[in-house]
Amino acid sequence: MLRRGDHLFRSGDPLRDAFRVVGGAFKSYVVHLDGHEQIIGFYLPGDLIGYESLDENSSAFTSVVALDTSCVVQESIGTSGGGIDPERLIYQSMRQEILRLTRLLYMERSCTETRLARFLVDFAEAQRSRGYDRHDFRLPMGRKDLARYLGLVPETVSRVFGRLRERGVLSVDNNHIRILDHAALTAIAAGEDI
Amino acid sequence: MLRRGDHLFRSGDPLRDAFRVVGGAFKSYVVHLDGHEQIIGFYLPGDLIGYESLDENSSAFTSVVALDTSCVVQESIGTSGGGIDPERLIYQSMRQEILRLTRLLYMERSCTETRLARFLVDFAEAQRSRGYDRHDFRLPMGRKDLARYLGLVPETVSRVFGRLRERGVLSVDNNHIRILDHAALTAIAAGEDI
DNA sequence: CGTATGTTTGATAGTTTTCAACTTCAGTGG
DNA sequence: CCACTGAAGTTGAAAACTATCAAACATACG
Repeated sequence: MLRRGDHLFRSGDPLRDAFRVVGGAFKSYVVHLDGHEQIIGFYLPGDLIGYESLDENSSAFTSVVALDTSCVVQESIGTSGGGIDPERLIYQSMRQEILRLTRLLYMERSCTETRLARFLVDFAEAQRSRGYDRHDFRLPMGRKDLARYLGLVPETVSRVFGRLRERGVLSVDNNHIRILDHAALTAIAAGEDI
Repeated sequence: MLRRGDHLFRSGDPLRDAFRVVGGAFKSYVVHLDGHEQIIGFYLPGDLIGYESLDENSSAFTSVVALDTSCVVQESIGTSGGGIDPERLIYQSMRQEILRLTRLLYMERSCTETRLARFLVDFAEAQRSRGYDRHDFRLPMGRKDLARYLGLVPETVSRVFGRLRERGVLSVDNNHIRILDHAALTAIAAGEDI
């Protein structure tokens, strides 16, 4: 059980097992030499945290912090997945992370509206797969974190939300989002890049 | 032995072993849904290609193509590293790739000069570690590939080369680069971001 | 209720892309 | 041997986009 701002672990911490998110939300980040924090990803209930952020000597290379009051359960390498080869589980987690980073890198090369639209489409899909409403949800992260994840500044994120609201694509009330025109959102998400 | 433009493998090809680059140079890329090609990385002599780009069912998810007349040797999972645990080798390759992508993502948030300077500093270091001159080398990739790697357009890359030349940091003759002021280059590479 | 924090909005400035023209170079065939 | 051709690279001017700065506004929390 963690409260908003509590770290699940920090970069460099020894880390032997993984965690399964039961409730709440987390962000993972790395701090670069110049002190700037880069957000690598967000974790929601059902997500597995840990294996993909291991360093060679089994210490974490990212830091993970709770965005809300959250709850995790520890999953030993042997107990996860019910009989799945543990080596295979680590392998899959890391592969998943490589694909996710490649995708994130791809997002970085698109205009602001496309980036936010893609994020929202992905988030909506994640909601659906958890059994929640795909078109009505609350974002667990603030504008600043969302901006850092998307490679923008908070003001720009705010403006893009505003434009999507004006066009009737979204209804935005702080962190409460309602997708009014899912087709339009996916169309924007498919928009052009460099 | 491959010639310029030959593919070592393509996305989706079955891939069981890795390749060690003996001579020449390669680029790896993925093609996104919209048809745009994203360059993930470059490989030089000594580099290992393969383990980190495996898909779940042991097929490649990136494509790798020769930039020059190049030569590779196949390395089976058992023969690499001379007695090192093969699982560990795959694990290390993937971890290395995650770190590299995180770094690449970080580069994406910097201005053009910083990006190119970082690339050149890294390339110079790679040259040194191979026993070549750190301050005088030939880039194996064209402006277009370099631009796609850095998330820019070729014109911008050309302009940045021009500015660094004017400032006396580099000497640029097409793909032949000489670093005249290494200290200045590393200073630019450490420059600000968002 | 007041302060601190986070969000929205506006005006401006800076950077990068876009578009177009020009140059260079390698390869080819006359 | 030389002109032709196409690809790659460079350069310039304009446009588009996003960050920055500043201020108003809302929200949460003491």
